[in-house]
Amino acid sequence: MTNRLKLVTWNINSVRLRMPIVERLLAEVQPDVLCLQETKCPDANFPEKAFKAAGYDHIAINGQKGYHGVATVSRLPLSNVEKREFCQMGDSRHIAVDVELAGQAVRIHNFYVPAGGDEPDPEKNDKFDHKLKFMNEMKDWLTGPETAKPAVLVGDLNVAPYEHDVWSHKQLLKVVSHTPIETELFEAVRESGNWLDAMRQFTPMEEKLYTWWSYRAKDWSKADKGRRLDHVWVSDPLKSAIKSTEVLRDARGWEKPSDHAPVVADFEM
DNA sequence: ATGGCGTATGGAATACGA
Repeated sequence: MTNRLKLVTWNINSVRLRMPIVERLLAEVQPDVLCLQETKCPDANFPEKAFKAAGYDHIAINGQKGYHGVATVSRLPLSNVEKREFCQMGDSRHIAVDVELAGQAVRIHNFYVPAGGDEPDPEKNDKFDHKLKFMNEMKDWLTGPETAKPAVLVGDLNVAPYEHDVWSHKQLLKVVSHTPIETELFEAVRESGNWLDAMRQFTPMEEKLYTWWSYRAKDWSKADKGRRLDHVWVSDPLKSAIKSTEVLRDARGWEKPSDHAPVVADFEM
């Protein structure tokens, strides 16, 4: 029986293209569970063999052709796999599993929230409307019984909620991911389930904290115009178990990188 | 200079990301 759990969440931006750095992460960080988003891979083409060769025998996938897609791979057995559809769009944006930690089931939700397009107006922009509707469904679902159990919610939530989750609060107030309509709804989702923003437990609110840097910057690290779009939330019954979180910024500079960095969360019961 | 790039699809040019 294990009483420790190391979990990584990572928007991989094509799992097939990125297997070399996924394997590097698994070897160097050795997580128990890896939650991936934007796999961009139909289930039939998911690189299961490579994960199994790396010791990750337990694989739960919810993929589709070309876009979106989430996967949770694990060294520990996974049970009660659930793939929830939001907004009746047929999109692959969620998968949940249970792992056993210290004899208890821990629910792990893996999300890829819609990006929302460019124009932050639901009247003019269907993608932004979809994003808001998606978050409203999350708010209605991720409360009560869903959060009464030990649970972790991770993924690319595509919202940078706080001032120091973006490189310039003032310049991003009208940019999708940091508009007040999104950040307020995001907080309402989190609070409706009494979820803990674990990353901000370990990094003070006044300190800049990013998980994503655009591909377009000439020198992403020097410009450092990042946003915290990836998150680790912990339900109330699991709050005492979260011991640390860390953004693996270095991975943003690896060979053929994703534009998101992995986030590690360590639990001990 | 928050898009200057990158990915999937399909086999060139377009959609999408955030």
